[in-house]
Amino acid sequence: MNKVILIGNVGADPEIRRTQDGRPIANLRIATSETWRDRNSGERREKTEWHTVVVFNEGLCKVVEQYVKKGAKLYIEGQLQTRKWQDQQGQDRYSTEVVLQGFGSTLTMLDGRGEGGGASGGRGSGAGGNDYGDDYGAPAPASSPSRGGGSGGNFSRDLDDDIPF
Amino acid sequence: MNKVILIGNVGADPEIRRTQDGRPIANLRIATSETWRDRNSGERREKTEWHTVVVFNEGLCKVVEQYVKKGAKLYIEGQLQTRKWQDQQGQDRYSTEVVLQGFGSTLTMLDGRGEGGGASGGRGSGAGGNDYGDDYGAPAPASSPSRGGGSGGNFSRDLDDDIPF
Amino acid sequence: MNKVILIGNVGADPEIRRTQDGRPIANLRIATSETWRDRNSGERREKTEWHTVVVFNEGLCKVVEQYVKKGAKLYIEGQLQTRKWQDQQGQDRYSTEVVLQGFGSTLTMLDGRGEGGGASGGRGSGAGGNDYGDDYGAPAPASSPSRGGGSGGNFSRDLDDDIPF
Amino acid sequence: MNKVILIGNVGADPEIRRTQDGRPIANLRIATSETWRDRNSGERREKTEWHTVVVFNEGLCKVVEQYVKKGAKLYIEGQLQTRKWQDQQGQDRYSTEVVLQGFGSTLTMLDGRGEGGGASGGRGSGAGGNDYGDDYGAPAPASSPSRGGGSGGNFSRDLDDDIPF
DNA sequence: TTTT
DNA sequence: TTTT
Repeated sequence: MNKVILIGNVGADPEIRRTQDGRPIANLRIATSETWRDRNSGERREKTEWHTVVVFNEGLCKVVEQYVKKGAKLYIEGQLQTRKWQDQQGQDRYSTEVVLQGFGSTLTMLDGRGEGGGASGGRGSGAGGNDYGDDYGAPAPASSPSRGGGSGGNFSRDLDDDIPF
Repeated sequence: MNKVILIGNVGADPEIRRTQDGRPIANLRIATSETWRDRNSGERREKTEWHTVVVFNEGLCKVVEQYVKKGAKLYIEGQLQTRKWQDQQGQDRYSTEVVLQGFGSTLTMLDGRGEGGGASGGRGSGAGGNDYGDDYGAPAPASSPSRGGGSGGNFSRDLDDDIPF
Repeated sequence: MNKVILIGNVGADPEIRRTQDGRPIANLRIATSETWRDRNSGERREKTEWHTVVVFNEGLCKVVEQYVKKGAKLYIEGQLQTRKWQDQQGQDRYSTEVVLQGFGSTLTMLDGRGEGGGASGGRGSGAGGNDYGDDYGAPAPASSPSRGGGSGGNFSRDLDDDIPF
Repeated sequence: MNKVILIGNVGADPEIRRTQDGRPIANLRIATSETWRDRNSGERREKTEWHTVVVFNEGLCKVVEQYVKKGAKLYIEGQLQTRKWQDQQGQDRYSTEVVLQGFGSTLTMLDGRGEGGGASGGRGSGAGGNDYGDDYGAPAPASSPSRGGGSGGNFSRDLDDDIPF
């Protein structure tokens, strides 16, 4: 288990790079902030934390490319990853990033910008990174009749096979 | 581990009850929705799920009482809990709720309503349920010098003892 | 956002049903427990919460079918869903379940049972529900050179298209 | 929202430091690993990610001090934090850590080591970081009668005031 | 560098 | 440097 969940604002328009074979990679800077009140002075104080988010997931990259701009509020779910690199002096350096890459990765816009724009849903919404023109059938139709009810329904979803998360 | 995370909208103004000893308990109905596009018709479809949220945590109840209204967008973190009760025929019935009660429970307003009203932070923001006039010192000042740096700072926080989450 | 995370033990061997078109659906009962010490008596006390988990995701169903037995310790990530049904008196009844169905759903064995059996990983491990004989290339190879380093790598993953989570 | 959830193994015995005023700070290295099967060769492959975890929370530090050893399997919930420091050349360097500091921070042992040792619970278990000799009353006793039942119970918990998470 |  |  290696999961990061962020809700925050994008500090600058995303950078989109492409690999040699044309695959997009998006880089985002996300700010999360917390506020508290000083115990002594009673003043409100704030601390902002900045996160680097790297989106390898192609579908999510498309969402980023089309909809995410500086200032957008995002819900992000990814993994922590530290990569090693060498600086100009040849010294080892490490950078830790929140990586969105397939399994368990999500990006949802929370401020209603973007196409159609809803945001309260986890799975969906127009700009939510989960809606690439696919249909994943009727949502969760039913469950075990043995536990008391349920029609049985049609269970037409095929999430394993054809949904590109 | 028993954790529920919801981001959704409040369906009606919260009900606040009080126990005999005056402790508040808030009940909320929260809608989360997901949208998707029908594979055949290409139409956008939506499914909404409704959740019952019960807030036992006193600080969070105050936030609910003061700031949460019908339509508010909330971030909720709590636990799943099923309680048994008898209906009028004396039959056992079960209700499953998302309970906010201390440890790991959170409620944050995401739409900037309420006092001061920020929302992007996890720990804080005016109406965020984490800001009861307390000060929890300077945020996380530093870390192990042995891993390369850090001033050591003053580590003045006393989160274990005096912060009422 | 509608997410449930559970770590707990399976109360009985899973039930696997099949839909008319042959799709499997697994039902699990999971216990999460918490302990605490009584403030007055100093005694240790415990409370167990039982959850019904319904696995629609076909790949995860296979994992359940092959590896999950009574007593297994599982990590579960799914969505809360309440369905309505009628009891024998024709009254409306509601059951709330944790549904594993595609996006953001996970099931990982935490006790090293099952094929090869690892458990500490988030994405994988032999019986972890994320390992259906696929290769998703080299893991997250690199990131934006503009932020200081990184070879660029080969970015050979194709998680959007061919990984059946 | 700034949350990190890790389940992994401790790479070395924790380091415990103390601030000038005697407050403990624990440093942990945690490995999370994922495995997958190579698409071409069919070989099992593995990637391990290492995380630095800094525990400021005093109660959790005690748990670490007493129970956490090299090899322990832990559940960690904390926040991402990047701190800036200067290396010996005076250059700015950054380190990103998972910080456990009050609100929403958790550490639970998952391998049944430690006093009493359970692990499946989220809130508790003997060595689970949530059990400092406190009583938080009867667990979540009830909910809104208006939604169909529940005795009302005694609501004796006082989580806001006296539980030192 | 964001947002409230 | 862990674990499976």
